[in-house]
Amino acid sequence: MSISDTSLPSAASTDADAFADLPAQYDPAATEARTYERWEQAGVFTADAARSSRIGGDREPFTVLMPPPNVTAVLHVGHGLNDTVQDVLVRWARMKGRETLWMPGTDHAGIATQNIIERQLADEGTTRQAIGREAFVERTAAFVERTGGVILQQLRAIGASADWSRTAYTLSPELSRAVREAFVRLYDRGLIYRGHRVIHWCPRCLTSLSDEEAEPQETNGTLYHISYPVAGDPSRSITIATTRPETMLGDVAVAVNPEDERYRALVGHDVILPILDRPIPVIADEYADPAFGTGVVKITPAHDANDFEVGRRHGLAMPVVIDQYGKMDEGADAAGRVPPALRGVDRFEARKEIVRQLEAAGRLVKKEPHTHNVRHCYRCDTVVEPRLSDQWFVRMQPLAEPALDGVRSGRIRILPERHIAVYEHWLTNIRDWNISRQLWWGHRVPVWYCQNDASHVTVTVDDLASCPQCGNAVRQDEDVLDTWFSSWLWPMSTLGWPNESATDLRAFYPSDVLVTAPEILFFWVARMIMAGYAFMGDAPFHSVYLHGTARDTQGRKMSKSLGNGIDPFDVINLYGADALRYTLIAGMGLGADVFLDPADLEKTFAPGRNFATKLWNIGRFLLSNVGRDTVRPLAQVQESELTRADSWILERLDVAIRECDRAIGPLAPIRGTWLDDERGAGLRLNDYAETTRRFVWDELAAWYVEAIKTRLLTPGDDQQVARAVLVHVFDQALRLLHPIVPFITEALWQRLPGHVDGTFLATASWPTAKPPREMSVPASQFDLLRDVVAALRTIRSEYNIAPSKTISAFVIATEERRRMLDDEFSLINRLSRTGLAFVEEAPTAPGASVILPGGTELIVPLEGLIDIGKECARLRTELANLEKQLGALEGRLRNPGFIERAPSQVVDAERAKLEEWTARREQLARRVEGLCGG
RNA sequence: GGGCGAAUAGCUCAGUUGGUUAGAGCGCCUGCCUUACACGCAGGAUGUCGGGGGUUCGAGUCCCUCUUCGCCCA
Repeated sequence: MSISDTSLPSAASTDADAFADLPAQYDPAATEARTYERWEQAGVFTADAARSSRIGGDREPFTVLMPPPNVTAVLHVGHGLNDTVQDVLVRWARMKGRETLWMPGTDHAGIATQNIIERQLADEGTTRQAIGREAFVERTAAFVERTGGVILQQLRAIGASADWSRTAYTLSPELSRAVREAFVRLYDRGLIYRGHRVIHWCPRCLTSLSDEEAEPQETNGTLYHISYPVAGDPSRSITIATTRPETMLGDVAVAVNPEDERYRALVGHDVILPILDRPIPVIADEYADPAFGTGVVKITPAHDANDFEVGRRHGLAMPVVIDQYGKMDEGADAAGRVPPALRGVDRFEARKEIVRQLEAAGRLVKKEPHTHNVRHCYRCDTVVEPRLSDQWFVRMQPLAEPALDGVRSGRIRILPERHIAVYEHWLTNIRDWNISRQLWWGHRVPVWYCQNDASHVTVTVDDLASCPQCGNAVRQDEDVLDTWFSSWLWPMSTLGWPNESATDLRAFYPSDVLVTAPEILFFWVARMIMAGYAFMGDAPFHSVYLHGTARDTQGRKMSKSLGNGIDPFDVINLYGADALRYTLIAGMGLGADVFLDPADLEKTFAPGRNFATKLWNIGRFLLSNVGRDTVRPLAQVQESELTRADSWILERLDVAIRECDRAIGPLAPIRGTWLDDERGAGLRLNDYAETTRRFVWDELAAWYVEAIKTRLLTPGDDQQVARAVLVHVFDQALRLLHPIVPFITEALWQRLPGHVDGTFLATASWPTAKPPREMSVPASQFDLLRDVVAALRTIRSEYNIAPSKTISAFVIATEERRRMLDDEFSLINRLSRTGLAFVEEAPTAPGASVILPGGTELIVPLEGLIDIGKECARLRTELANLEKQLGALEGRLRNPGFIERAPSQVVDAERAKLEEWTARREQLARRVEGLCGG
């Protein structure tokens, strides 16, 4: 799990051994760490602000902010996925010539980190309270110093090309300054206030949580129906329904809906709270839902956020009956409310006891199973306790407006676009953000209280020694800020904000693409957008890419607690980082989850491993056949010197380049705001991966390399042409692939003939394609050749002709095609072990036949071998299928609606198809007649 | 309870504004150690695009509805 697991023998090796001849087997372990170190030493990941065109440089900047992992985090496959996506984009932009900054860093993770240290203290038999705040913070800082950022080291193993020289940390002095500045500015604008209300409280972490941090979990609970007798008339009672009977000790009223006829007469009367035997009023409030339970709801203002609002509306008392540890106790306004026997009893134990007492008193009317959502602490999973307390809040509505507008106007796009609705819904119904945490690890709230006069409250960026109003001693607020209150500044603070003239800030803000998981759309993304507008007056990025989640084969999210995760290092050690990266990228549709089988790494990562091996072997072939002698640059090769195969692969290369560009790009909106037609474009990394795979494997290796083997072995001018084209195409292919599989492509590229020492594929230029055009004649002729070879192979396979056996085939073709096929006779022979004989008419002897698009017919005489019945059945099936298709096509073309309304090019295409298919039908029918006697 | 989304080959998924005979990887079947590669080569099979209805000359794609599943919010 540590970095040393993957570190390689020495990195201090020289060019001589690093770039020696290719071993027969690709050995990622021998290449990756060394390659990475070379990149770092050469500074290829370091962004140069001076080059940014925003401050007078010659390059457009491209900035990606790494979502900062927790400082205590260890690399898991989720990070692998997230950071691989970013690295692909960043490497691509870098090759595109952008001044590229990938900003890495960690966040201090208030609760998570504090929890770790508290556990350590518990093991030592002490507590943070016992050692005191100062010692605790010192100890935590030392722990972070020692172990923090392991994950950033680990990211190097997956090839992450972040600018480590700028590594940021939310609790660094610089970023802490930004936090204070943000707090003070918002306070001064009236957007931060101290509020007294019911918030989510974690009784284990002993801190408040934001709405987002208190995660609802569906729970099978019980709905208890409890009857409260009417005061002065014990014969009557009113029945309430609750899932939390223990909170009844804090009840101050029962509420009914004002529209609810059943209870209207009781409003204004008192009922007697059982157990405590004290009168509480029946009030009318909209909050009571006549359809839920009995339609009567007990009101416990100090222990339920909704009840708190009801209590406020009706001016009710707010007795606190549960303490910070989740134990029953008499807090504020609660004298006499918690019976001595229940004091100090855990809330869940108390529930049982109270239910028992109610049963004994005959007050429990019924119990029914009830599923409802119970909020749990997102860090420790403890059931959250609503708690009345003083907290700092950010008034969100004014901040939400521009953030909403940023997405609606197209300044920011969110992909997949379906998340936009979720984003808008959250922002339009936004609630104030509780930013204070009762922790010790974090940014302390920059508010000072005068010890002498409680009305002297000072909010300031700089530490305060005495009260500016009266000079008396001051005491800083005890709370720290939510970690997300520092994370939401990340796009600015890491670049130097609040120093607005900071070079990095001017050179790289706003950034470009934010890559993260949809879970933190609210936690982080939306808040960053709000902060960007609030403090910089502009969005922090123009694109938000929300990727899927790594899941196991059962669809469960990979997690430490389930033990179904995959350790990226296991994969790297077995198959290399490139195999990991390729598999993840190829398997990840836009926003789609990635399914991986932790129990079968070999099968799971086979796509990546196989592809890397394939690439390696093409490289081996190239090196052993091309050698390192000078290769003519392609620009010096005349078009007339190219063979059909050369033209074909060069045109396929152009197609591949264009498809890759379209799959990933655009880098940024053309005019700063997304136009409708570009808004959803690009970031289809799986399409990008598939295009490269198809080009390299199905086109370059399967056809081009096979086609030129003889030429490479035959000295002469044409050999030089073949070398030139092969080296060019492979070089370009490596460039296309580099962002996905950086290590193996760099290793191969370094060994290409003509490589200049000290240059890196990582900073080589991204290929550019010629504008799209029709396929040239030579290239389309090569396509025909491929069809011929494929058809011959199919026949051979169907008739079980031994691969080693050379056969011959008759060809009926147009004069032009005949000449071409004659010209390529030896290539076709080599690829299909078949000699072609040109004829005018089909021979009478039995044979298998194929009609190619364009009418070229191949007949393989199979005297003695052929099963005429089988061949006839095959041909008849084909003919029947064709006739069915043809029938539909004719129907379409007979339909006047189609002719009139369909675009003319569609109609023309259908007509051409009709012609082609009709001719094919004739040919097939003739063939059937000849072979099967009609 | 409200909202959003998904359902395409055995599995995991592509399929951009409706327009050839719906694709990829993995898996499966057959034959091959053809001197780059058996992590490979060649060939092959498999889909009433969840059900039903509608719009259209034309629907995997748009609309309605039902079913199942997932996510978010209350």
